[in-house]
Amino acid sequence: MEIKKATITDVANHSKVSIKTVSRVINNEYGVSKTTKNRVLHSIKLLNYNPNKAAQGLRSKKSFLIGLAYDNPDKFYLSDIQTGVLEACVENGFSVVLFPCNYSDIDLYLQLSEFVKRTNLDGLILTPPISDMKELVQKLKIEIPLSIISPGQSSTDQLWVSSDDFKASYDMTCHLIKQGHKKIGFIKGHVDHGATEHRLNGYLNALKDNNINVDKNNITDGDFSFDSGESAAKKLLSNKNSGITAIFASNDAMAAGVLKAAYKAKIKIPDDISLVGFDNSPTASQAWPSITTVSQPIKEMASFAAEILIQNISKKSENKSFNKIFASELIFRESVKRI
Amino acid sequence: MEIKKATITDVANHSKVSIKTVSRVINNEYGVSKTTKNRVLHSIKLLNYNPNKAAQGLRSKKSFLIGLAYDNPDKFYLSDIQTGVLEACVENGFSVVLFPCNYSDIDLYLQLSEFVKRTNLDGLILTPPISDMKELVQKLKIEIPLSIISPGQSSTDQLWVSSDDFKASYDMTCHLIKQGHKKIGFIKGHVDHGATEHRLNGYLNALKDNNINVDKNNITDGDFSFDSGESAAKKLLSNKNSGITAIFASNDAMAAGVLKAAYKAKIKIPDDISLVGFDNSPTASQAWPSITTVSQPIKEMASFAAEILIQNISKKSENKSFNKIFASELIFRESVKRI
DNA sequence: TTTAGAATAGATATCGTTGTCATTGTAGCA
DNA sequence: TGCTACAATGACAACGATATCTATTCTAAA
Repeated sequence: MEIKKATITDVANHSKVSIKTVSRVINNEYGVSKTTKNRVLHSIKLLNYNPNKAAQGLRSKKSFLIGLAYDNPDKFYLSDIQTGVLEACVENGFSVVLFPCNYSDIDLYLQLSEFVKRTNLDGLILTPPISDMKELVQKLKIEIPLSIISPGQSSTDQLWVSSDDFKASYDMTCHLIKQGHKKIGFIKGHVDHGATEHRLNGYLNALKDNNINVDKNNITDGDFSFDSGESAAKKLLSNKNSGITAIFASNDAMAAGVLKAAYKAKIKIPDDISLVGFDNSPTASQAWPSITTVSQPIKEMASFAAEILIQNISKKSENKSFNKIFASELIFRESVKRI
Repeated sequence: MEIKKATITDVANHSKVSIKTVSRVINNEYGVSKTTKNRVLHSIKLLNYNPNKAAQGLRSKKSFLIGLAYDNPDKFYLSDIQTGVLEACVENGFSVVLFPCNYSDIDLYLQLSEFVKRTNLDGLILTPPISDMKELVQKLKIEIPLSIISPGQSSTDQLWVSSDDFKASYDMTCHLIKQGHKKIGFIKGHVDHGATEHRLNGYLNALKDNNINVDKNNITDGDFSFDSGESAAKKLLSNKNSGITAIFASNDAMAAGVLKAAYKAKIKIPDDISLVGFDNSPTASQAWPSITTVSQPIKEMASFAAEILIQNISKKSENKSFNKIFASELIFRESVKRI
């Protein structure tokens, strides 16, 4: 009943070469003539041969597994990350092992370290906010090749990818200013996320470069959650003296929260107050009015992060540093009004 | 620099037994005295030994990998599924390999079959709408142990878990009727999802059992997407003669679409029209007004699906059929008004 | 005592691949 | 012609576990 899978020996016999030569063909090594290579490839196809990962791994001390550690409540973000990482991994014959965790756990390093050992990972990808934990990253990189997505501060001797949060935030603020807004409320993200500071700084610098004074009362705390956006908006909107004509929420979930708060307070968006978000999540396009926001190529970033990690693992090259910053894009929708 | 990992031989030497005995301890086999077992366990802990999965897999012909195939745009649903499956797998020393796909691809069976072979999976979990594809399931189950989440029609000779969509939908409709609603609009889900029919039937039967005539004009098509909910609502709401006082959307995303359509048409929810959804996604709780909906234990279902699959793989028992139906719960919120 | 049989432990082959090193074949050159 | 260099190929060990089979020890019944 069982269909026996072809092994490297079967392929070797079929194409009348040694198993070592077949191995060379599989791994694209040098030292195989074109004729032989073609014959072997033909046999492989004919016998529907797939190398046994366990055997490969056992011998070559690789597991062909990449870990993906995350603690991010944003399912849309995570989905993009996963998809991107998967694409790059599948293409290179690697599998992805998920590791959901709590970044606030005191023993997170131990958990990760244990996970790495138990699963025998070849590499590990860290996402925010874990990527912002400098100490943890330093300790982990000794044990296993890391690739870091959006690290809080970028060091040069690592693999990482990032988006230009500062510039995007700066540009978005300038956009609001160009639309005539001078008093712009700002809702900050989670204090432990590196992006929070970058986005705030972009906003602050844009104001400064346009000679607009910063009113600290117009800057409120948030934590990237819908609820935090709602309560931050409540606070901003209740201050009638502030005179704000626009609100910049550090992400779309909070922007949606602002929408709810405004609705309850009978404030019309964008007629009374303009609103912008960040992330270009489905939330932003499905809200009413739809929300002007910043789009980042999350999937591409994740894919690239996986790609450079795999390169690093596979090659003997000691190129431990490689990185790239991805450009963002402003998405203009209905939530901003020119005044 | 490299820290050499302990092998089974190291443990055997350390505890003065043969490697076979260590193997017995690791795999909880019979034939090891308590004293020996404790000594071995002590050595394992001391040496921080982890069995090499590749070696285990190579010898025992297992990969300790479970595949998770999905094609569902609902990120919240997917996230729950993943988390549930992961929990059960990690607990049993298995890893999860994701396989996103397009259920409408003609060669989906081939893709899956190739994936199973290439990855050397021990088992595969199918989620809707793939789980609704009867032929595909029949063919795949010959090649690999399957566990099916929410199959369209449940066969007895398989592993599957399901929720009681029919009953939940029936109960929700009865709830609306008890609140005084008689003319209730219904928005169907995607035609290829098994749940679509179950949810519709629950609605229809509830009407029937309460002696309410079904008006086919009040039943519209949808596909579980936000946009389809919006356009279905537009259609329902534009028909002034229908006299509907409530809308039952087959999922929360579509219910949110209804909310948007109502807002645009200046129809107030729940004052003018009541609204209920299905799935209890964050969308439903964050919308304004918050949406009454049905909560299903997706995570638990997924976890159970993985659990029975692993049992089936691990045991020699030929128990190829095992299944469970999970109960749903109505979540009452602001979107329904008594009339 | 003796001995059958269970409980326990060990020796060794084996899984399917890659790593190491040896061998063969052939072209280039003095 | 004879030698070298290098490309192409192969033989065999090794990776770290489990499976199979065998050997020893212990227990209880005859």
